[in-house]
Amino acid sequence: MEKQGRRHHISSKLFHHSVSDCSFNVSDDGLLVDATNNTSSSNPSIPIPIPIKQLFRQTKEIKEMDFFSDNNIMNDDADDDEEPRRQPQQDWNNNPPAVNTGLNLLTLNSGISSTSASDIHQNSNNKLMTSLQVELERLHEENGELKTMLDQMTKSYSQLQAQLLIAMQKQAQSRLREPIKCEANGILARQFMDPRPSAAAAIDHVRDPSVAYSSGKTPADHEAFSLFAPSNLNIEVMSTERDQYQRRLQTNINCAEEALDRSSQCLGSPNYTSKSSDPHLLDDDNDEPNRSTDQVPVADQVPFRKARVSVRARSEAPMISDGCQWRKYGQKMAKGNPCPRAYYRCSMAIGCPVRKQVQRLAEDKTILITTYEGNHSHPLPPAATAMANTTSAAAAMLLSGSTTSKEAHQYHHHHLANSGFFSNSQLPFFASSMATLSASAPFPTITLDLTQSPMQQFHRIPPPSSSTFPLPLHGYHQLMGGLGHPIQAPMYFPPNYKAPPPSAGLSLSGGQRSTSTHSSGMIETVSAAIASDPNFTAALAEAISTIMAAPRPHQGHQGGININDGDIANNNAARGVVASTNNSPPPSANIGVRPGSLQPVSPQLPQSCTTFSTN
DNA sequence: CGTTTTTGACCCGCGC
DNA sequence: GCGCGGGTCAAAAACG
Repeated sequence: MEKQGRRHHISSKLFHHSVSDCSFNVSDDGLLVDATNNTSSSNPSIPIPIPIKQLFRQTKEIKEMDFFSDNNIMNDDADDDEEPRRQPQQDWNNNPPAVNTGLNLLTLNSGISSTSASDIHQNSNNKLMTSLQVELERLHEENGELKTMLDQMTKSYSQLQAQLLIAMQKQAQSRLREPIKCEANGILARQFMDPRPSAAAAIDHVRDPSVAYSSGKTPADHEAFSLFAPSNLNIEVMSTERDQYQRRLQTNINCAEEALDRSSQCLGSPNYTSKSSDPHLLDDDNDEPNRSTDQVPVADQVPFRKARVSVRARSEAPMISDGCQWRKYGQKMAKGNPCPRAYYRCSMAIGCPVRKQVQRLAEDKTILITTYEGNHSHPLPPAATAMANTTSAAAAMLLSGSTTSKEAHQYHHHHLANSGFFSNSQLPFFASSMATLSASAPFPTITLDLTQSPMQQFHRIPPPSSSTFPLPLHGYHQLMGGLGHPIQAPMYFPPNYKAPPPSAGLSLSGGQRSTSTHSSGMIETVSAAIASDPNFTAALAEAISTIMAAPRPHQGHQGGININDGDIANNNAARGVVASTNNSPPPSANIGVRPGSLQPVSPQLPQSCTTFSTN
C-alpha cells in the first residue's frame, strides 16, 4: 500500500503532465476544455498527483457534464456508479413514445432528425472514448516507465550509499592504521585492518579503558579481578588463539549483521549441524594468507563461525529468566567444572535455532553463565526482546571487529589512553570494562558481565536527568531496536506478561534483584558518560551506522539489525545518542521491555538474538 | 494428554 | 587408532 502510494506521489509529475496532455487532446473535441483547465490551472507550478482512477473519474464526470443534459442515451455505457442516480432517466428513456417523443423532436430537431443527431453524438462519444483509452494506455506505459526509473533510482541510491560508507570506512581506517606502525603484532594489524574500522573503533573505545585493569592478567586473574573490579559491565572478548582463524575471521566479519545473518543462517539452515559449524571446518586449505580484506565475495563463501554472547549474572535460580521459553535437551558435566552444563533450545517456535547453555562458574557458584547462540526465527515477547537485543548487539560488536588478541586490546587501550581520548576520570564506567582473551573459547565470544554492583564505583557520578539509557550495549541494541525495530517484528504480550522495571536494560529476573539495581546504576552511569563525551557519542553513532548500513543479504528475515536504510544516520543520532545527551527519554530506551515503548514493527520476522559462549 | 525434563547413548572433532 | 571432551539425540519418566 505504501509503495503504491509513494509511487503515485513520485509519479505526480507524470500524472500532472499526462492530465494536461489528456485535457488538450480531449479539448479538441470541444468538450472538456473547461474541466481540464480547472485541473491544470489550479496550480500550474505544483504538480498534482492524480491516480489513474481519479483521472478516469474526472474525465468521466466531464463527459457526463457534456452529454448528460443533451442525450442520456450516450451514457448508457457509463460505469455502474451512476446507476442509481440515472435510473429514473433510463426509465424515462425506455418509454419515450409515451411522453417524450414530441418533446424530443421539438427540442432536438432544429431541422435534424433524432436519428442523425444520435449518430453525431455517438460518433463524438466514440472519439472521446477512443482518445481516453489511448491516453489511459499511454498513462499505463508511462507509469511502468516510472516504476522502472524508480527502481533504478533506488538501486543507484543503495549503491551510492554503499560507496559512501566504504569511503567513510576507509577514511576512518586510515586514521586508525596509524598506531599499527608502532605495533608489529600481526593480529593487531588484523584488527585495525578490519574492513569495518569505525565500528571496531567505537567498540574498542567502549572497552579500551578497562584494559588498564586487565593488562597482564591471566584469564584466571581476570576472573577473580572481575569480581572486584569497579565495573558494572565487563565486556570480555574472547576468541580463539589461532591466527589462522583470525585471518579468516578478518575476511568473514566484514559487517556485523552480515555475520549475524550468516550465523543465523548457518544455525537455521536445514544443513546446519553442530559439526558443520565447527570452527575447524575451515581447514587450512581454504586459508589464503594473501587474501585481502576487500575480498568480500570470498568471505561470503567461507562458512561463518558461530559467534556467542555470554552473560554472567549472579543468580541463585537455576536459570535466568530472559523472557524466552527454553527446552532442555541435554546436560553434561564439563571438564574442570563440578557444575553440570545444561543445554537449552528455544521452544517458542518450532525450528528456532537459538540455543543456550547454562552453567555455574566453578570459582563462584553464585555466578550463572548463560551463553546464547543463534537468532530467533519467531516473534519475541518484550522481555525476551531485551535480552535478545542485548546479546545481538554484543555479538554485532564482537563480529564487527572486536575479536582481537589480548595484545591488541592492551595496545589499543594504551594508545587511546595516552591519546587522552578516554581517561578513567572521564569515563569511570568504561574504566571497568575489560578486554581479555580466553584461550579456552572455541568460538568468538563476547561476555557481558553483570555481576558487579555499579553503585560501588559510580557513587561519585551525579545521576543525570535522563535515566533511561542503559549500558552501552543496551543503548546500542536499543538503537537498533528503536529504529522501527522491524526485526522484533510482531511483538506480543503474553496474558500474564508483566512489564519489567523501565530502568532494567536487561530484564533479568528471579534472584536478579541485584542485577536490576545494577542496571539502574548502569543507566545513570552510561547516560552520564555519553552526555559528557561527545567523542563517544560520535564513535558510537558511527559504529552503529556502519553496522546498520551494511548490506543485508536476507533483509527482512534474517539479520540482527534491520532498519530503514535511509534513516540510518538520523536515527542513530536522534533515537539513541542525541536523545540521551539531550536528557530526553530515548524513544525506545526499553524497547521490547515496556509495552508502551513498542515501536511500529514490520511484518518481518524478528531477528534478535545472537550469541553465546561459555568459558 | 501434551509438554518438559532426565539421562544414557551416540556422533564428531581433536590431540596424542 | 584410540581416548577424551563437547554437543546432540531420543526414549523414558516426570510434570502440569
